[in-house]
Amino acid sequence: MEKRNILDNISDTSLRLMGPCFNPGQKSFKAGETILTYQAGVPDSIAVLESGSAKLYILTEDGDMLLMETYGKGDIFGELFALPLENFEYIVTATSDCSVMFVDYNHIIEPCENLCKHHSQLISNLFILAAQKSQELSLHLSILHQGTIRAKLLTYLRYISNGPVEKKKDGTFTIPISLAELAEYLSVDRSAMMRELKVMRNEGLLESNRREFKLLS
Amino acid sequence: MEKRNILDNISDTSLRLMGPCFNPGQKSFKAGETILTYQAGVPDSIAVLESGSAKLYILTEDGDMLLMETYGKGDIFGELFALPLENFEYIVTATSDCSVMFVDYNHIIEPCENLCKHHSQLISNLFILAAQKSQELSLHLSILHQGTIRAKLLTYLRYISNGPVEKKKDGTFTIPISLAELAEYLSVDRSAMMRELKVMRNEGLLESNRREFKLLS
DNA sequence: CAAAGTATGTGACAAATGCAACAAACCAGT
DNA sequence: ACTGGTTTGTTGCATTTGTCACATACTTTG
Repeated sequence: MEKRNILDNISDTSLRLMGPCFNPGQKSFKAGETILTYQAGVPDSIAVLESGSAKLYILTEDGDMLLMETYGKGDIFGELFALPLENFEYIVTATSDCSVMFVDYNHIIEPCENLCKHHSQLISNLFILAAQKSQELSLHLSILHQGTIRAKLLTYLRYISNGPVEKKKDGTFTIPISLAELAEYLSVDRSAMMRELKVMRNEGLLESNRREFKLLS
Repeated sequence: MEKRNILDNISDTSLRLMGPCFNPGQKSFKAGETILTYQAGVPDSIAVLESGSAKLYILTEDGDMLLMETYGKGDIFGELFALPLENFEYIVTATSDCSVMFVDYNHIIEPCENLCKHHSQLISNLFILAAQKSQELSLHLSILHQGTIRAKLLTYLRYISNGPVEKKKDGTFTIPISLAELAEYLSVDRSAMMRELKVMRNEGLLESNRREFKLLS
């Protein structure tokens, strides 16, 4: 499925007309800045990343920092999608300079007075974006449900190699994140992951060098 | 946040009028029957559980069966929210007799000709339902991200005890699933979980008997 | 009430994983 | 091409977890 953008099929003109309904705000952030934190409570706005990249981290009470999600252009985030747990802190941080659009939450769920075609198109786009987020979360869950590091790695690598990543003629492909980030994503210790990769290479399951992989089996 | 239903704020009359747009179909299933399976491809409909309960399982190539999601009244599911992985099979099974409403996908993402207020209300409701699904998935991910069985248990139990579950005066509460299902949800071995529970009882972190818990720390 | 089935609880042992500390390879800026 | 910083790769050891096999407690059904 093609990746959708929140403004698909909405002209600049209608966007200006819709302005008062959605009260969209725009804000820029430098790399490293905090875009928002989630507090238990009623969410008041939805954020859409227009450019740049960002990450959602959970801080547990023991001080552990867990990488939950990674955002790129077009992704949506906000408390509406996360249900913050008590005892935990949720922080969205800019990993590069980025621009974020905030859409007022109440104006989405409550019907608009001056009902317009593009208003409803925007909600429909939001629905697709929310569904895409579910897909990503569900993929991540499928991977974390795997019992062993090996199964997690294979599930991830097969997904990537079937996916949008460019692949050489011989089947070699490069994963889009660093190996340290991969370990975080799989929720395993990095050195344990490296060890398992080595065993898998020895068993002839795959070839790998840094971020380059080739599945053999 | 209150749990939303797909038909909130939509009268029966408008629902009948909207019929041709969404082409909603209704189907009943007996406990144990398969409601649908996900095939890699373009999803063509969204399912809404109107009554009863169902579960989404993944079958891996090794024959393992993983419980991914549990559905109750009002929950939505379908391939649109799951992104099926190759090598895996996705099966939604009725765990009790249930009734399912299927909504045509294309009519949701493409603007309706006879644009009506309730049509847009329905899409808005779908958006909220999708956001709720993200919340549940995100909660599950937060739990699976925890490194140890103990951390998973505490995160889950604290969430439940702060949540909608009824709680006795002394703080005792009963989890809504069996211990075997809990182990599946936490993605840990059941006996290992029982062992950890015993250690935690000995350390005075909690009291527990079967499905009854009381957090102490 | 008896029987059969399911859910919960326990323990010994092996295997997988996390932890810590470090080495080597790579990269970016001067 | 040197330097400092980051990423990748490696290993020994302690701990956690899964596996298996079984005991006990509840629940349902005839």
